[in-house]
Amino acid sequence: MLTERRSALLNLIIDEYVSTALPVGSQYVVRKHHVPYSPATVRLEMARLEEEGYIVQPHTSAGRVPSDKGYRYYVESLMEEETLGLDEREMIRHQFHQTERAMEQWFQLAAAVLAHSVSNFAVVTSPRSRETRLRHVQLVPLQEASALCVVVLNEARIRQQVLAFREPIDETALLLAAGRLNELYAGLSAAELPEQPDAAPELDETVLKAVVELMEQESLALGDVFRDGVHEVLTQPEFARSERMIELIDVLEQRTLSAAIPIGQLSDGISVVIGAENSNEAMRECSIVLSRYGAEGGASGIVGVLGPTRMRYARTIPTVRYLASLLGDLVAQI
Amino acid sequence: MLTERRSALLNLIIDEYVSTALPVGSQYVVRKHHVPYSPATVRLEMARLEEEGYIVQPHTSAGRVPSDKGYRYYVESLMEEETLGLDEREMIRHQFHQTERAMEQWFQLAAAVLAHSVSNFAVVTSPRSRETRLRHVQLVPLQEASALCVVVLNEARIRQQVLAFREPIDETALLLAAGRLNELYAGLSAAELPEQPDAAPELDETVLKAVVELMEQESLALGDVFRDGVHEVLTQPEFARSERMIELIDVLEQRTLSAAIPIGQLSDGISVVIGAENSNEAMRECSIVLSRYGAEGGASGIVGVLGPTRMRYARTIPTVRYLASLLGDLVAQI
DNA sequence: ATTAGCACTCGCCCACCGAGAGTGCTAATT
DNA sequence: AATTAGCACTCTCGGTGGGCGAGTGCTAAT
Repeated sequence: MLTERRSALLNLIIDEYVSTALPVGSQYVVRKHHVPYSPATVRLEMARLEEEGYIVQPHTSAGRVPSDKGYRYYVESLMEEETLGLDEREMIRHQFHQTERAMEQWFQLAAAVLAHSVSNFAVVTSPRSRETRLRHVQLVPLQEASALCVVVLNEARIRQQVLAFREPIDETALLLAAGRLNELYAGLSAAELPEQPDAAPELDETVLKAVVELMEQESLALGDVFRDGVHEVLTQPEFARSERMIELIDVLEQRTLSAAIPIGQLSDGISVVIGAENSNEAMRECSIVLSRYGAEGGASGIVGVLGPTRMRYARTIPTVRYLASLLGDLVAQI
Repeated sequence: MLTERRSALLNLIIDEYVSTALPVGSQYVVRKHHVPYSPATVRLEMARLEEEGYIVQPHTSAGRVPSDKGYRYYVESLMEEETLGLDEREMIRHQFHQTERAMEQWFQLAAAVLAHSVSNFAVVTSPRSRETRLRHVQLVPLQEASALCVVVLNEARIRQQVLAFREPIDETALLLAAGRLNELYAGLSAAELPEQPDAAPELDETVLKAVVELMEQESLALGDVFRDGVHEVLTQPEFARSERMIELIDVLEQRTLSAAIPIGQLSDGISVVIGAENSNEAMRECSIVLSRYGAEGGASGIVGVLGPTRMRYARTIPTVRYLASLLGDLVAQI
């Protein structure tokens, strides 16, 4: 689709622009990369590349900057993924082994490592499967007439809720109720739970209602979201102007990032969304690299990077891939 | 300490500056507030106020701006706290009643309401007491040789950890182990737990170690931190320059806000920390209004607001106070 | 004690200018 | 036909300089 020379040139332009953030001009490219042509020739080629939409000029008499289309072509055809050094992988792996085995910490660590490694914002969600099943209910007395209802779901998810009763209820009653409910309903999904408990002391009804509520809530939700790297992404020069910065922060701060991240059309491998391909208005100048992780058909989460379109795709993509596989392995142990 | 007229003038200057963010000049103050003196007199008084350090000039021939000392004096002697309208209180109260009784949501809601109500950044932490006691251990089987260890602590705190065993362990063994541990150790604090279980199957030892680890971790930690209002605070004009903004965000993003928030010297009522009184370098231009909430001697959390020194103290302080009492009531029910 | 009057100080805005980088086009060269 | 040297042109960026306006401090009069 693009002549070889033009491809090579586009490659150079992108590499250059990604690392300097400055529009790249013909003379500069020639001098720096020992291209065997004169600036004039390069200019000619650049004009063509611009006509075809791969690069743009911010203004007349400035150098060229890659367009979304340019990056897209780069990611799909030009880029040679960097290979992560063995030492680098080892270092990352090592950090995971050093950590306590509290899952939350894994995800948080993954986000931190990723953000640091690619100097951009990183998101990791805890794994979720489509289905939510009850594993265990536990009732822990709090005060005379209240208890904590702890619900353990499949994939080690835990939700809790405070229950307030109309009258004092003693510990054994709670224990028995929990026993009954576990006996009857363990392994079922929210949809399969009855609205009324089969044998129906009032207590069981209250608890069941709470369980159903928590499970329904749960099956709607995505995994918990872990983030890191706000600082990294904000110090990128594209966000020097503060309005831009605020726009971006608004996106990053959202409780769920679902508005920003196209979870629906997530294919199997790595997905890359570039610039205006984003549905979200505020992210017109950002790219996302993300991947699913976890067992086929089982629980899966997301690991991704968000940064300006001027991003080191060749490094970011393999890094995301590596972390996805790492998390996949860790989660498989559960 | 300050003549009445000077106090009144300082009051005017602060009100004016807080609402406009513009240095306030003598003529302006006279015209707008119908002060029964001429600009010249006001200038004289302003000069005195400046000598005494209550206000400063950003540069010659600019109006005056309150100094930290000025705000301090205002907060302590001048300010008349606004009273929250009954309707406003009701609206806030109402939102809490509408919410599910999952505690996390209370705290998140509190932060959101507060941030919105005072147009600044708000923090709420879940309540913690000094002591951490074991209420209940639960072992939920995951795979053949792994289980989820769910630990319920006092005040409805829950922590979990994945346990990996060397060999398959069946469900009843887990149940029995949990029973033994609960029998022996429920009600104890981390320090009181033995390093080796008294009767010591290997399983019990593994679990006990995990429990101790979680509890020790827990007793160091503050409550979970809930935040809201990054957007509000960033759109304040003092953060228009993006470096300032980044500095602030770095503070706000920290996992624990402990660096920013002086939890140690927290007195009983509302604490106000103004500008350079902050130990944190990056917060030289920010103020914090915060309060403890919760039972006397029991578990307590923090509710606070962070914004530029130019803050509506007269509104912020009663709002923080109100939310603290509200959360106190809610938590007391647990 | 207050105030009118006045000279003075700065920050802000805007217009202007020159330097520099980069372009497109044309004509000459390979 | 492809490449390149040469050149005129364009546009951004940084610095300069003046005018405006808001605000001040001081002095002398009330």
